[in-house]
Amino acid sequence: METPELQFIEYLRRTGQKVTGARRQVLEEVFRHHDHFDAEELYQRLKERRAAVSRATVYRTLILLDQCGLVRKIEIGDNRSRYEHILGHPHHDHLICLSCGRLEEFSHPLIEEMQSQVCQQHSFQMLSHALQIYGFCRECQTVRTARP
Amino acid sequence: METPELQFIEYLRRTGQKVTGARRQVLEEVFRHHDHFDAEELYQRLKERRAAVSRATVYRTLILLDQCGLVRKIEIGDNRSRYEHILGHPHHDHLICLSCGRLEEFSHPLIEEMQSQVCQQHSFQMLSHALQIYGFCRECQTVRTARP
DNA sequence: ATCCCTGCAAATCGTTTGCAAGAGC
DNA sequence: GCTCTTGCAAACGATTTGCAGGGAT
Repeated sequence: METPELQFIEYLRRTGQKVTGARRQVLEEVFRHHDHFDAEELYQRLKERRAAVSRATVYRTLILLDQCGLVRKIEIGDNRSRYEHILGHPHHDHLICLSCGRLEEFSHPLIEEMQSQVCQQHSFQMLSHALQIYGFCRECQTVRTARP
Repeated sequence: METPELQFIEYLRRTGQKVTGARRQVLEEVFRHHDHFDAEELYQRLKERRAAVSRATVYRTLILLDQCGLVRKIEIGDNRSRYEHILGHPHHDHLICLSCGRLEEFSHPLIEEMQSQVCQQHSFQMLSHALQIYGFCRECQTVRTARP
């Protein structure tokens, strides 16, 4: 089994790009936690660890990690990209709480299966998919104040 | 059966807001076509028709139309909001072509049903949901050039 | 030695907002 | 007449980019 690091290095070599310190540090930080983050959060985490990586490089590296399949970009509807790493993290979708903003994960094989059906019917070649369910999580159902 | 116009007027009255010319014109333009658009496109269409509505008002009115359930906001992953009107347009999801950018619609009642199941299991109170499938449409499957 | 990569700051893009003038009730 | 709305332009937040210097192969 390939580690994320090897997979990234292999990808960079294959596409004529370089394995640099900054890229290693971003990769390491991305795989340090199992949660959802945005570019700014990742940048701040790196800063706290005194990793000398600029915001621009964080953005640039996230694009690479997305392209080589180590990271998945998520859009939850506020025009701000979130990311999550993929290894050891099988495909899943998200319940998004409109009150507290929490992302809860779920997966449902039958839904996936039906998506394939739909694609067949439409002669559509699926590469990926994303399903978001918006509403109130267990904790927020008593205090129903959706934030806009 | 209520027309979009009546529904909008009723919503504005109920919430202490005013029925203005600009709002009428935006509403009219939104329901003139059955397709997906972003704020800028809508603004340009209004301009072509010599409707004196500013960009700011377009944005502000789209928020109202979304809130009162006449319009649905769609995020397809490029950090830019698209919209579609809802009346005469039952709930559906989208196949998004990564090559030509076209949005194809589909709906699958069983998928919806299973989503409800998932929510029940998670004690999650669903308000809405969105499912996007990314890939290549029939036409673009021969020329496979995904745009980034 | 040759490219590629980086940080920085400026540019960009979509969207939101403060304010003074204008329109609906 | 009071209040809500509008247009404008400036502000904003996330992301991208041009460039000159530094690093990887």
